[in-house]
Amino acid sequence: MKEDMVIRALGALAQEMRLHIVRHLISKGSEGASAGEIAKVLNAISSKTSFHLSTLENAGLISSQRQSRNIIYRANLDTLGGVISFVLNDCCAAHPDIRACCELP
Amino acid sequence: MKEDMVIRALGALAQEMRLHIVRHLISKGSEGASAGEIAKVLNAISSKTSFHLSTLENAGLISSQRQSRNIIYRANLDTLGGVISFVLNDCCAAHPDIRACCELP
DNA sequence: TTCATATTTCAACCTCTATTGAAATGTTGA
DNA sequence: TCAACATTTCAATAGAGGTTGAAATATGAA
Repeated sequence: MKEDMVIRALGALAQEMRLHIVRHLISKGSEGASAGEIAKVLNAISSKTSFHLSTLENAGLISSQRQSRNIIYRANLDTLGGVISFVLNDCCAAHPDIRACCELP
Repeated sequence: MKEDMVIRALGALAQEMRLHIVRHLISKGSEGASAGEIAKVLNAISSKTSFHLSTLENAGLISSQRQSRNIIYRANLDTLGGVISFVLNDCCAAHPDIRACCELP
């Protein structure tokens, strides 16, 4: 993954509503969620939601697909994995102490 | 790790020079590097370097310690690990496919 | 003390980001 | 076709972030 893509993705994640959108979409899996559902769950107006969705999509973190009246969004697991891997393994040189922080109980 | 701290750290990492500073400081380990050395390595003027160093320090990603005339900066491994772990395990719900991208068990 | 070095702070400037409400676009069903 | 619904786009505004050069602060050495 290229550095400028990582930087754009990190910038996209560095915002409360967008982080919540990603978390919600991850939890929805391949089913995804419509813009309207996301707006309702996160208690936001439609234009705000649309703005943040397009920021995430431009960063490659989510994808969209129209389904009749709705537009369904899904998380891009490969991009998310690529970003995390870049920070952990490239930028942090896979430092053992940092990797240890990511252990699961 | 609290979400607003994660968001601040992600925002701090989402910038070319700051990402390079973190990478350099990780590579220097406990020895760290002075502001001047960092500026030289990254080919940047002092005020710009200082601005980005303080952004990283405010985000908790690095620490500073004066050593005679120089100020030595070091990466905070625990914060870096906490941020990566938050995105990976909390936000992404420790999704197996995403963990696999990072070659984590 | 005085000078040189290392670093930060400041002010000015410009660009980018976030939020809002209104208007426009696309889609379905009566 | 027309009305409703879902979503995006637009314009306006306010605020945050990045860069620069000059000035201020802190430290060590002659």
